[in-house]
Amino acid sequence: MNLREKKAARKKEDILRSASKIISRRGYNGATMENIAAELLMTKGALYYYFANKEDLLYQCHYLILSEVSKQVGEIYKENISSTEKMKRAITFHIEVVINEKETFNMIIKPELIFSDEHISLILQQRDEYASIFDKIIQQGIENGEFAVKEKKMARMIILGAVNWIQQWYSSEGDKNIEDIADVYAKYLLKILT
Amino acid sequence: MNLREKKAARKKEDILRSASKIISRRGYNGATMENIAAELLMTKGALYYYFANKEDLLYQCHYLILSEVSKQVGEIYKENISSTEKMKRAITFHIEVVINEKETFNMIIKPELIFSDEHISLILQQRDEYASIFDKIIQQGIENGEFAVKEKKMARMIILGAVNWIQQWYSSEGDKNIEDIADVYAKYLLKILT
Amino acid sequence: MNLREKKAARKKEDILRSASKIISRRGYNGATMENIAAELLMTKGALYYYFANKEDLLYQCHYLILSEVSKQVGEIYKENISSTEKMKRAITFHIEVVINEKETFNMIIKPELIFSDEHISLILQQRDEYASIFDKIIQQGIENGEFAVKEKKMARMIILGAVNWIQQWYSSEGDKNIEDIADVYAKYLLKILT
Amino acid sequence: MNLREKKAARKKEDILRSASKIISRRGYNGATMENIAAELLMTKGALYYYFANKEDLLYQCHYLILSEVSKQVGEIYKENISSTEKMKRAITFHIEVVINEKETFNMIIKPELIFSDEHISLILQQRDEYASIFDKIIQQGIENGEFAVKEKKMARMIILGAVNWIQQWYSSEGDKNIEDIADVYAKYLLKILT
DNA sequence: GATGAATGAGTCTTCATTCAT
DNA sequence: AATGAATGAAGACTCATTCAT
Repeated sequence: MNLREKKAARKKEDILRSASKIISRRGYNGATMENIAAELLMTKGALYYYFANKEDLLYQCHYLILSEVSKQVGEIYKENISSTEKMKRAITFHIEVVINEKETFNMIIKPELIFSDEHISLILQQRDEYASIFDKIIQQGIENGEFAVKEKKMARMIILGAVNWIQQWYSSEGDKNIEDIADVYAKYLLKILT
Repeated sequence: MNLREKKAARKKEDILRSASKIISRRGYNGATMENIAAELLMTKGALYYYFANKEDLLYQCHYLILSEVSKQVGEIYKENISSTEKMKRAITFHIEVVINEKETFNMIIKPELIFSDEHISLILQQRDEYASIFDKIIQQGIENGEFAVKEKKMARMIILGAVNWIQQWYSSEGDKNIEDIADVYAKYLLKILT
Repeated sequence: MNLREKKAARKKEDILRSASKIISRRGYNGATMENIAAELLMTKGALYYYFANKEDLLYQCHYLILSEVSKQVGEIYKENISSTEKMKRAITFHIEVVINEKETFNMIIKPELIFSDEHISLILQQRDEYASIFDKIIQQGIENGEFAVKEKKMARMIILGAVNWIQQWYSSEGDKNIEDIADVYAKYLLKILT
Repeated sequence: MNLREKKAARKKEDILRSASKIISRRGYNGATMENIAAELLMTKGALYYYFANKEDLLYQCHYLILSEVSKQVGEIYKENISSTEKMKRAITFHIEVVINEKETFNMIIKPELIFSDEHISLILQQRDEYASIFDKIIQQGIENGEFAVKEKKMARMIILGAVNWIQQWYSSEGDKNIEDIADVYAKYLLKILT
């Protein structure tokens, strides 16, 4: 990648981050290409230089964020700590992302309404990859005796579901900070696994 | 209410049920008044005879379904059974609704994007009322020694969050039937309370 | 006309008076058949029993009011008083109507925008008849030496124009009562004729 | 203002002039954005590129024309001629505008039916400014002994009312040219002031 | 690379009108 | 005579997308 390409890549990422914000604030339909461009002090037309169309822009938003998140949870998995501790950290990390990158997580909720078939399958696959890291943590915990669940997948879905739901109520519940929430959630959700 | 009014009320309900289906299938923005009318073999104009505008139609969808659900969970609360059993039944019932009335539950996810301020507060209030029934079951269970949680509200949010999330994956996971899912979820989520 | 017909005729007149009010308040396009019906505690459908369509209703409004006005100015003309006095009274009466029946006079301003060709010619004819009474007063005044104008028609148009324009500003100029306005207008406008 | 901006400004003015024509021909409600666009060989969408909405377009029509007219009558006021001559010229000019720019003058008749409150007050203010120039001419004439009226404002309203009314009948009265009409009107209306 | 301008399909909404009862 | 219900055509407005410059 030469300098020019690097510059373009950075610009693209800037756009994706801004787009995420606006989409989360106004929803997919509420966020117009105009809005997104304005936030970046660009014109609509310029967006089309970098992205083929709105869906493409959206898809790349999704991809960027979920990639980063997957990478980080993958690293938690590789650490040399107990499975309980891994799960606790993964839950905590996930909650932080759900709340702070709320933006993009909204897009994840109903991809069928937004994306076309080709994108959908890519998205679901990427999502599975992310979830599978949690599965691996659980599997490892079972093997070393820390956890004891039969329906592993379902337990994982309960955990992620509970945790994804936080964004539904978080903003309005001003008295708790993220750390406290994460502690309580981890405490209760770990009960499920034991 | 005379015959004519009864007929009109039934018609309104018919419309609301059909509207729910389409909205869940296509999302709020994807569902046009045209679509909804077509599904009912009506014309757009007729829809506007019964509802002031799209938001009004949507709000009444939401209200109808959540009312019914609240009533039923309220009845579970009043039954003469253990708190554990109550919570198990409430979870099971809720899961059934989430899956079968998936339609309307989608509307609940991001009401700010759809409804205007007056409706929003009504919606949130109605939602709180529903959630409070779960709170009462938990409270009762604590008082009679069946449950032992400190952060009651958060426990309830974990439960409802986990359970609401089911709709995200249910359709694609064809091998489990609702009953089985509900059993497993109830089993694991009750662990949180004890 | 038997009793039934009489009753219907009275009802029709009631409708016309109410319609006038609403039309003047909201304009021709702003006044919906619904509005008009509501003011009369009727339903839209009932209006169509009495009038073929909106234009018909409007036309009959116009006809009713202008007939009454013509009749009254015609009577002033026949009185046994000086032409100056006649014109003064005619102007005063006209101003009163313009302000008090403002309602219907608005409809007169731009009939082409409202009525179809058949109605238009009837309306213009009726209007001409009204104006011709003023012409006759002027003619008489010239013949008996009270007035001295060459361009009689144009003088009449100046008078009626000045006077019709009152409705444009009347409501906002709260400090003058109709009588005072009429006096001043008559004083100045009579100067034109002498 | 650079070249591009100048071009855009000219385009906007073009649009306003065309819009005026159509509005006067078909009335505010009769003139659709589609019509206006078609007249300009544009699409509806393009219109919305230049104006926020229909009311905005209308308001700017009004503003443009009334500004120009005010400026010109203001210049008549400043000329070094007798008050009688000034009033004669002002009346003549006003009549020319009423007839030739008939288009826009119609919009002035019932602004309440068209404009929202913010615009209304701006419009009334601009109108007052225009009328006040006539007031100043009258005042000056009184001071230098040419005119002798007590109710100055009302005299001004008679003059402008008479003159505005011309558009009601002008088109149908084909045998007089504007100049002749203006002469007669000026002659008679000046009688009011002396 | 970027912009201003334009397009056109689509969406909500309104309303005069009709008609069975 | 009157009503509730329904229709359908029309209109304002939005927005993703395109393209010449």
